[in-house]
Amino acid sequence: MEKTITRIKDIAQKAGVSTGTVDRVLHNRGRVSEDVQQRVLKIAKELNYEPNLLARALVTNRTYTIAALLPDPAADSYWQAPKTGIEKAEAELKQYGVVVKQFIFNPFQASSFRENADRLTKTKFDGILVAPIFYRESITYFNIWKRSGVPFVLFNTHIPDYEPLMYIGQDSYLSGYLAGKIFHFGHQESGTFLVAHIDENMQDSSHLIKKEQGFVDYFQQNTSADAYQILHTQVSRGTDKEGFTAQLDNLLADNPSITGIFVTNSKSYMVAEYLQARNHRKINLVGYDLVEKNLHFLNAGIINFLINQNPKGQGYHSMYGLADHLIFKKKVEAIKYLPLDIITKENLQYYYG
Amino acid sequence: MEKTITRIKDIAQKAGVSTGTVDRVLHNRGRVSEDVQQRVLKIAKELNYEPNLLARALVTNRTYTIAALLPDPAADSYWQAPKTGIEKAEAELKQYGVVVKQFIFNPFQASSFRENADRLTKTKFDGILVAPIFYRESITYFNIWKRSGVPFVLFNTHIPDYEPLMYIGQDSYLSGYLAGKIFHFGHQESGTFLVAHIDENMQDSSHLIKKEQGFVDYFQQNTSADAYQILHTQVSRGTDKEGFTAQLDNLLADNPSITGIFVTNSKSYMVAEYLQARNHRKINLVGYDLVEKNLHFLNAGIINFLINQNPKGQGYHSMYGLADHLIFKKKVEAIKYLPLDIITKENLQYYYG
DNA sequence: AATTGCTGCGTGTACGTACACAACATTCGC
DNA sequence: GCGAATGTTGTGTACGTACACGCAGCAATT
Repeated sequence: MEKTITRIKDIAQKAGVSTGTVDRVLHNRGRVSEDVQQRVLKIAKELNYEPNLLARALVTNRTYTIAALLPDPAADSYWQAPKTGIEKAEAELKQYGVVVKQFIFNPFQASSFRENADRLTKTKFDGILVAPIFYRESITYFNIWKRSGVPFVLFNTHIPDYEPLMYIGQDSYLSGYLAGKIFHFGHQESGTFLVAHIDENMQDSSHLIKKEQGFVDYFQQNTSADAYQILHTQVSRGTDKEGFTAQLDNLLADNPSITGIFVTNSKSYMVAEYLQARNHRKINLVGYDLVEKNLHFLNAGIINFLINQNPKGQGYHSMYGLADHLIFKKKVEAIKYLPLDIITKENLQYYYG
Repeated sequence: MEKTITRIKDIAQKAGVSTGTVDRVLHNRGRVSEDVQQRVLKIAKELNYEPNLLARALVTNRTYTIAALLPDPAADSYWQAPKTGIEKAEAELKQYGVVVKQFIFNPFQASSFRENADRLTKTKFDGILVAPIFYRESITYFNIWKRSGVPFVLFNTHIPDYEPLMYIGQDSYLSGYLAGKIFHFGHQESGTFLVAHIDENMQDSSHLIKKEQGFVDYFQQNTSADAYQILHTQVSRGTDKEGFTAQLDNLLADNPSITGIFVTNSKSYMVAEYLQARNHRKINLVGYDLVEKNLHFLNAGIINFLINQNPKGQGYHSMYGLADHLIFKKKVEAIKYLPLDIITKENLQYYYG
């Protein structure tokens, strides 16, 4: 049966018109009489016409220039992965005329974000990819881009209400909830856990709060009230190593019952260093992200689990979201969460690299 | 700079020959003088020529017929996922002229495998996808296919030494090792664990043995000798429910210290049913695969973790492996293991569906 | 009556590649 | 020396689509 793929030519033949007319109908560019239009559409539906994307991409020979506004991996190695994902997608989409221009900003300076966003906005791009880690600054540009009709995709950090084409990233609350599950499984009777926010720029704080909320809610919803105790601490950026050590020393001295530490960002290696130095073998450690330093302590057995939300995939899928919209005219989903992967020393090899 | 993609035409112009000549050189079909050949190759390299796959796929208008030999999901719902993955890839690759013919065999009857493989072998296919769960029977056909030069891809079960184009699937040993890690984390001081092989056809037994081996090795390598005890049991196919219950009753009566059960295949829901009926709340349960019945007990909290090796992805990537080889002439890697995902109730939503 | 403008539609060409065929040059056999 | 065989290269067409252009036919304007 339907082994034959229908082409514009087939529709034209069956409708008794030329391919040009069919083309005009399918692209809604008018200059076709009502009855012919109806006839062509009907036949197209009957024959189940689907345009040949190859041929289309071949003939619409234009280039799509996409701007990627993302933080500097040199400042925080977490951002290496999304960058790699973007570049992988770029290589694959080169075929279709996609060119990416990267704008790299310093994730610790809002001014750097603004500068790069300004530079970006000067040129007219076909699409924009952005990690909007500075909330206030971002929405200014969202409004500009929206007015000029340029589709933009957010990744890593979600800022709704400004109609981005899509958001790709993580569900912070649920990842905290998942961390709760992991600790609960590791300590099935009772436990005291420390939620640690470490060395973070303030922009990500809403992420971290959601993670902690998820963590706390897990125990509230799944355990009896008094079996588990959850503490929390914050080490602000700029604290030196001695200060950091002292702070943890105090915390553990005051709370000798602590059996697990949940680090809400990619800095769990700092706690791991401490635990190793102090030889605290019994304290479990769960953190985020497959950055080099974390992997070292994961393999050493100091970090038990890392939660990972495929940052490389975030970059990769963001690019494809734009491409699906711009080139392939597919409908894209407004929100795409990537899987919350649970990484251990044992299954790390599948996720890294 | 290099914003211009180089075409055959560009090479031809620069070399002072026609596009036909360049084409002959690039495709090694002779009838070109030595000096012209060298010149063209040199220029192609200089200009960093890469063929336009779209144009190529457009012009080589042939259809690729691929045979998929896989077990019947109706007999074992595990096989639904690979089938879905294959069909998803088929839909995407239809553009490029890929047509898939499925041959569904009964996973409990080697004769059914043979019948379908015979039917398959009668027709000449461009590529073959097979889940070779019957070892002895499979290698007969491997030899036939190899002689006739048809590339074949294995998934789910690896049988080396017969030069398949690639293998896609799981690393059984490591997944057992990973299960060991999970139980160890759940019982950090000591524990008694039961490895249960349930209701399985013999063909998969090598898989199950590797999983158990990995599990045992984990504790040998990571814990002191006497803290952990590992038992094992086997329930053969055909045992009725009462027999199953009785067998577990006896086991738990003889070994009241059992704190965890590791089910080496997708049948962990059977143990879950038992644990629920007997109200054994304290026994942890880890199994495999996101089949419907398992999900029910995962959500109910009876099954703690499921290990999943993306069976849908196995089907999907197998198809793409063949397509990359046949259509896009890419080099494909001989072995592709898919990630060992750790699934809990909390992150299930990202992996299922 | 001649012109312009508009509507409805067909034709032609281009995208980059593959391949059949034609065309030409060279060599060889007799 | 001529025809045939062989070797080397150019030309043309096709794949399916998009779009510029052109051409009729008719109505409205000059």
